[in-house]
Amino acid sequence: MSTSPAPRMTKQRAAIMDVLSKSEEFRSAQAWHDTLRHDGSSVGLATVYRSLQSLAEAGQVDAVVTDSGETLYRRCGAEDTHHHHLRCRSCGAAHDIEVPEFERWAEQLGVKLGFTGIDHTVEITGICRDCAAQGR
Amino acid sequence: MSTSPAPRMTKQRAAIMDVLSKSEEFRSAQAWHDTLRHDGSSVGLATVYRSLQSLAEAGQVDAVVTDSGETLYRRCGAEDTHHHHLRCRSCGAAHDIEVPEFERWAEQLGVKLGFTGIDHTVEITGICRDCAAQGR
DNA sequence: CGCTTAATTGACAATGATTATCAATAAAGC
DNA sequence: GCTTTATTGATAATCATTGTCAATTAAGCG
Ligand SMILES: [Zn+2]
Ligand SMILES: [Zn+2]
Ligand SMILES: [Zn+2]
Ligand SMILES: [Zn+2]
Repeated sequence: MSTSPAPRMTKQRAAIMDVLSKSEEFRSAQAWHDTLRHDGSSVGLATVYRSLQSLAEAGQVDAVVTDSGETLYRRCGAEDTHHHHLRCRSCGAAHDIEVPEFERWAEQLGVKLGFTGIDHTVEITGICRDCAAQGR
Repeated sequence: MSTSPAPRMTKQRAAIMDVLSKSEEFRSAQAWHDTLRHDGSSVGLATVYRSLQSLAEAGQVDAVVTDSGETLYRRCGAEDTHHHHLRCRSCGAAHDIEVPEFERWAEQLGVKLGFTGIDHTVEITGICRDCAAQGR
């Protein structure tokens, strides 16, 4: 296997990783970009998209695709560990969750039905207590 | 509760429901539109989008959002029954599956963590035997 | 340190799926 | 048939995301 070269540590990438570390919420690339701008950084939108994508591929951040097709990112709580989420549809707050039994079951079912390269998506969403309290 | 009026049976809607009934595969609105055109129908693309959406809301067809954010539709095999899918990422062929244990577990977990309006997404994907055989 | 080189950036154009418009058409019900 | 009103379709508009490409700059080296 060819180990891809470690990405350069630019001030943009640093700013992005920094802002990510300050929130537990799932937010879109555009939302993160807005925050970075408000914080004084002048990172370009394309750079934010590119960085979030590479960080997600590297497993440094979690990424989920909403029903509307938008991709949301957040700092990965349990790095290196395969997991899923219980996420608030309103504010993006999320809990990391694990479903080991399901993982095994899915893999076996796939194989049984003749499928290879099995993958899966498991996401639970709802409205968190805070958002519910505020009628959000 | 106000029962929404039954949709009118137009020749376009009939054509769409008809073409849907001829395949078990998950396909995009545009793909279904192409097929309809090839079959001689002159349905408009917007109409295909609108019809598939309303059919999905009515539970008449299944809809899934891919990792790239594209929405795929297919005739609902088990109408009225809540279920999920094992889908081929290459050709769209799919099996309906059920995961009752997971359903209960997810609901309980959400409640335990203070979430309301709990919903979930569970999709298993892979490459089916046929596609694998053809190196697709 | 300088210097070289290839990765990264950012402003902006381009894409691609989906949605909105709105005048024309055609189900439904009487 | 006639009226009412949902539906259609051609097309413009959105919106998130990706591509372009010249300018910048992190890294590695001497
Ligand atoms: Zn919330
Ligand atoms: Zn998993
Ligand atoms: Zn297949
Ligand atoms: Zn379910």
